[in-house]
Amino acid sequence: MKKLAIFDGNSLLNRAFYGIRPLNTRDGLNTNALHGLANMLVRHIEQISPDYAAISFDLPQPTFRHKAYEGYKATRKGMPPELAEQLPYAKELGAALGLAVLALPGWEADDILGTLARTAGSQEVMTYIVSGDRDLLQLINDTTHVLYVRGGDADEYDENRYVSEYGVRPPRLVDVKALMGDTSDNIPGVAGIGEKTAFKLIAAFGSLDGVYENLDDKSITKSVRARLAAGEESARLSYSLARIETEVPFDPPFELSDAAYTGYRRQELSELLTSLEFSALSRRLGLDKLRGGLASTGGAAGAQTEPTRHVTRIPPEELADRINVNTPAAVSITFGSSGGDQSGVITAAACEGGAEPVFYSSEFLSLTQLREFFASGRELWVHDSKRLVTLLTGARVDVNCNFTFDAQLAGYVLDSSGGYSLAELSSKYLGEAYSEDEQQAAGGEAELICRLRPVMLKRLEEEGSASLYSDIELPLSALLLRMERIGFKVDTDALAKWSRALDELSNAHAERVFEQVGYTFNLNSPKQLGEALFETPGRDEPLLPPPKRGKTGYSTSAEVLEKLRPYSPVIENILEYRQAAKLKSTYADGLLRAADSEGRIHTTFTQTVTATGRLSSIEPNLQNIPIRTELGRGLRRCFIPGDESRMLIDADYSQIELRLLAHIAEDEAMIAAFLSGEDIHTSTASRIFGIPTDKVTSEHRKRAKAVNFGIVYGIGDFSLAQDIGVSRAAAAGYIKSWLAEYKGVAKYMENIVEAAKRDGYVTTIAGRRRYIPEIKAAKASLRAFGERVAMNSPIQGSAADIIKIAMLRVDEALEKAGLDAKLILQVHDELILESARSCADEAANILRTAMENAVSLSVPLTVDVTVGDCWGG
DNA sequence: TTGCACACGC
DNA sequence: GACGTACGTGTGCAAT
Repeated sequence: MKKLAIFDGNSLLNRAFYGIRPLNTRDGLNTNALHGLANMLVRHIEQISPDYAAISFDLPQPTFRHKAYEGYKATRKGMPPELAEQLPYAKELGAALGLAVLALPGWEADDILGTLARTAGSQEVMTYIVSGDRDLLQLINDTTHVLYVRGGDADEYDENRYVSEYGVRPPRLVDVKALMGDTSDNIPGVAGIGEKTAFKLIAAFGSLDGVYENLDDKSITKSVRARLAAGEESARLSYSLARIETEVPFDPPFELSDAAYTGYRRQELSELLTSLEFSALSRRLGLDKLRGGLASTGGAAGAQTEPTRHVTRIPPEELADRINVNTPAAVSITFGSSGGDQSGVITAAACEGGAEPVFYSSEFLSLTQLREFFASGRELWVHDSKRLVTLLTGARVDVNCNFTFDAQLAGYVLDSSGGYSLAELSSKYLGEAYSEDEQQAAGGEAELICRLRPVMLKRLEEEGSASLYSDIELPLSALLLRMERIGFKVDTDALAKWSRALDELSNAHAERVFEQVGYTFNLNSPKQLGEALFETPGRDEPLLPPPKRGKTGYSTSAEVLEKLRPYSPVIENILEYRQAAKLKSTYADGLLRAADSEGRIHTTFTQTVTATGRLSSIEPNLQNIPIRTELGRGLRRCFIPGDESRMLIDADYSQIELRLLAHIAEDEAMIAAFLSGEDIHTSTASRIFGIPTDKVTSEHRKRAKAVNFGIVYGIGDFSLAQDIGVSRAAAAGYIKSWLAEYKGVAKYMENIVEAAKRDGYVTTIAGRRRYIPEIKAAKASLRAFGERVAMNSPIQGSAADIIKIAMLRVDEALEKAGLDAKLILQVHDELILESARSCADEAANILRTAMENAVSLSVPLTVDVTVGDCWGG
């Protein structure tokens, strides 16, 4: 069967424009959308290998839809000029790639796509529509599939997939939209009918007509019936707006042969890519040689030196010698996956740094050869040094090398929103696709690291985050590795006893629950619990008044159960059971499983996961060990020093985020509160409730603390209301009073949101950037989220910067003082040392000093230190 | 294997 | 009418 590929030009261009960071040519032309579009077009042309291919565009003229309904797309803002200037090149690009470029006044790109797909279908040609617009899914049928583009990837939708996801057949999407409307196109729909109801109605009655023919059906509730009746005219209009036309009157009529695909127009494409400065894509398509012949006249692109990509395969035994120990080398290793046999190293590759990198690759290095290479003390450039060293160490290869470039960390510092695999870095910073196949090719990864390095370092320099990368994150990764290796000792006997005690406790509570319910069931299953509590198995009425159902059934969360406490003592038992079961399974048993033969637990810190700059801890997570309840604190006491001669030193920052807020916002009231040393929550309560400090009750303080907490974490009124159990309006009121009291903070919040809108990102005190694309979103809830992120990230992120600096200083100072004390854990605002008893006080002083003086702020940073024989004293 | 509900910390 | 509301990780269930 022959194939037609059609691309939704405007939609793909839009996706690329908002999805890719700004890019431009040397003379200032924005090219980010074009870059994304070019990659998408090339990828899909290669994948589909079509016999016919076209790309369609909208034109500025009004369409039949605007004429039918003056509100059509009325809420759309015009195309930003940064995107508009790229549009003509998009058409050139389409043409150069050999696509038929189609646009027709009075018709949208969608209608052109629909017409082509219908034409192709009637001639037994299979159509693939590539678009980022969900509306196109209505065109799916036997001969038409839609490749729905999200982010970098595309999902192929055929009829089966569509039906299984949406529950109606593709053409019925139009009927659904006729009812629910579409805010982005300003299609009105029927007032009061949302997505849920619309899908339900169309699934039940088959079509819009079906719905109106069966308006009296008893399954339609009175209110929905009234809304449908009132909105019929609007529904019919919406239908005509939402439906994609498949009979666009091309003149002369469109013939499939007009879009016959005969491959790229190489000369034209080469010139265009050169002028857009897409050298990587040009190279990937093999056009650089073509260009080489032309560009010898002195074109700008010719001036760029491309690194040699030649990889020399050498025998394993020569690797260590061939790469000069005195020059840096990029390395990447791959371990065989043959179970526990760590000797199955399959590839190692290296590239020698310097002006003219040389790439070597070797396979099946023996342990001896690996040991020789990694014992050399050479300078290495890698991707994820901590993981590399951990893997090698696990394979009994000691590593004594100086890791001076880590592509993963550089990627995280440049943009903490994710995507640091070599393939992703390649596409972000080199503008090149990098397939799995290429990665497997000899030397590929090391070569890529070599080529990423100068580009990423330059970017770090340009963005003012070079020091964050090289003075904080890079040395920190080495420190974290040492902390992971030392681990945290737990009293395994005590933990095992705990596990048994919790088992008994949870069983006892479970028994009580089953007695009251009247039968036994799996109490760990929210579904079964919901049925037991809120339905009527074996009794006349439910045990409890059923709360509203969620997607999958009744919620049995602590929050819901708490409200039902007065109805039955069973709630108490359920909550107690939950607590004991959680402590047992996640903590007591989970930690026992994780402990090594000496009872030490080695977490893994991940340095590139959070958007704010915080660390995270996995396998196991030692950053969420219970502390809130007494039962939980018992568990914390199972964390102990390595032996009797040693102690734990625990230091945590007091209110570091609020102090930072006071400093960054230069808020006089808050700075004064911290300088006076008074309790910040009491002081806040006094201010926002307008009462003297000595009249502040514990409830006042609790609420003020929750607001402080909410401000620091950037939660909204909704979550604050949930937290303290007041109405949303009351929560909003608290936040308002809070901002009225701390006017400096209020001003800062305004400024930072404005700055984030202007720059697209916010920055911490150490120069860490967080990009916030949401802040420009059309959707209000998303934008509100972006605004809270803008306000909160500099605070949380700066706190993360500070404790990271403190960690490096403590480590250095302990080393310098020659003390037998080492950092073993970080929990966001808390550091823990394991120290010899003999020098514990000295180590504690060093810890306190390093933390308090990590940075200098307009308020003091204070630290609470505890020295003891278990975590938490 | 995956998605969901729930619960723990900061 | 429905959304969707700091972040991150782990466990167990239930559907795939």
